Amino acid sequence: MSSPAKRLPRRDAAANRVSLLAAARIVFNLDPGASLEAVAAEAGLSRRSVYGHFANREELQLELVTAGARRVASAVESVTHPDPLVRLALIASTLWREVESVRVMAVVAVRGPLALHTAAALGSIRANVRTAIIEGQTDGSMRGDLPVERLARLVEHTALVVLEDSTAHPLDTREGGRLVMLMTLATIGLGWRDAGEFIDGHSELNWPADPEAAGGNASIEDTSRGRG
Amino acid sequence: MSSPAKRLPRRDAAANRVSLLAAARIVFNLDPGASLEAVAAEAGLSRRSVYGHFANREELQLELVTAGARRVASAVESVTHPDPLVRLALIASTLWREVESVRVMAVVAVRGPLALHTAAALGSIRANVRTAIIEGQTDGSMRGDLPVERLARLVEHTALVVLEDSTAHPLDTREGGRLVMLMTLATIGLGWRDAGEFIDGHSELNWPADPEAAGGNASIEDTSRGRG
DNA sequence: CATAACTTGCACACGCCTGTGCAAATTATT
DNA sequence: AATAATTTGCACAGGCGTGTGCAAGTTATG
Repeated sequence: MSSPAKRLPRRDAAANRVSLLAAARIVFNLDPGASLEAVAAEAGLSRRSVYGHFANREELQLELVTAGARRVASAVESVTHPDPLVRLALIASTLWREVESVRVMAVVAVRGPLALHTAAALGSIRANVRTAIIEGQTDGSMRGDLPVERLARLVEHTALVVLEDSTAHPLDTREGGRLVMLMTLATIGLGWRDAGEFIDGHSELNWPADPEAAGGNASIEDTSRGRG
Repeated sequence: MSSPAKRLPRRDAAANRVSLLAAARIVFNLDPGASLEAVAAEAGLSRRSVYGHFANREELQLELVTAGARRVASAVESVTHPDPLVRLALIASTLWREVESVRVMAVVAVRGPLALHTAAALGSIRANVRTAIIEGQTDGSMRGDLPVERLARLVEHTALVVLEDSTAHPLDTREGGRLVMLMTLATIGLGWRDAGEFIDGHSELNWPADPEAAGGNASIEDTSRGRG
């Protein structure tokens, strides 16, 4: 093979590619319609160089979304637990850990040809939620006044609401995880005390395994307000 | 003042103006970035004629949003009830009746200079929700594990979730109103049975005063699924 | 250090949207 | 029927975004 001295691709190029994806994650999260100029700027590169890594705008977004989708889907798929209530809570808190990916998918996918890809990824999650709900309704642990379909959508949206709200008004990892679970359980039909006790009563749901979190505490954030 | 025969403005012009606003409501609800061409088409007019009624794109959206804001704000402000739980439920169901306006505001206001106007309108509603929550937390009828601010936002978002979901998957007026109330009560801390009974137990909350709705029914939609 | 790999800046063509002017056609009103 | 009020179509300037070509730079790498 007398190929005239081929050289390996430069390592910083790959790094820049990553920078671009990271920048896209940030920028498109704020505004899905943002220009490539904005993305490039965020990455500290020129608009022109974007086209050295991605054929066009759509391919960049596609890469971004599919990567996130893979992450989220695989994380959720690994959730298994006999009790559907616990399972749902686990799915919720899993999503919490993947917020960034989830938000990107949600924001970018609204309209356009990306909807297909995201829908596919989300489909996997939806299936899990759906079956958990069916089991829960059957054994009476979840509300029976709404059909599965609607309840599943409400659960999904409720989780997203917490996720969104937490980006505008930050929560640390443990607080956030707990809040998503609390809201999911609320949507599914539990009263707030039941929900709190349910979470506290299941070690699987106290995943942070915090050093100084020995005692079960009832309030997420300091309410600074006595409660009867 | 010998004005040389002035004529009154034509009546169809005013009608067209209304058509344009109606069209804008529909089009911008699907896509806030839609072109005036699209709006005009929806109204059955030419793009050019839009400028005969509105100075520019922004003024059209502004008019649209402020009109909706007025509607919603005044409707919500008229809600008064000693029990904060009932008050919250009433606000929720009031919003339900104003879905269209609410959605327009939400969709158009995302970014851009309109955010100010919508924020102002929504501020009035937020105040009502906030004080209801404070009262509720104080008398122990609402969950005490979250600070007012966050809980208020969650309530707000939860209502919007139901509103959104109902447009994709329709509910009739009564079902929708009940569902928003149910979800609001769930967010505020009630278990699903408590929430259902609470609504059934308060005539103020069964506002449709339906002819043949004599008996209190527990399920919103037919779940076609026995529940324990 | 030589050089291939990458980045950059500039140019351009293109598309889509806004906002405006103006003459011609319509249409409600008197 | 006369005529003022509207609408329309077309043209134009301008803005902003994409995607591409190319020459000139910079930088990693062998």
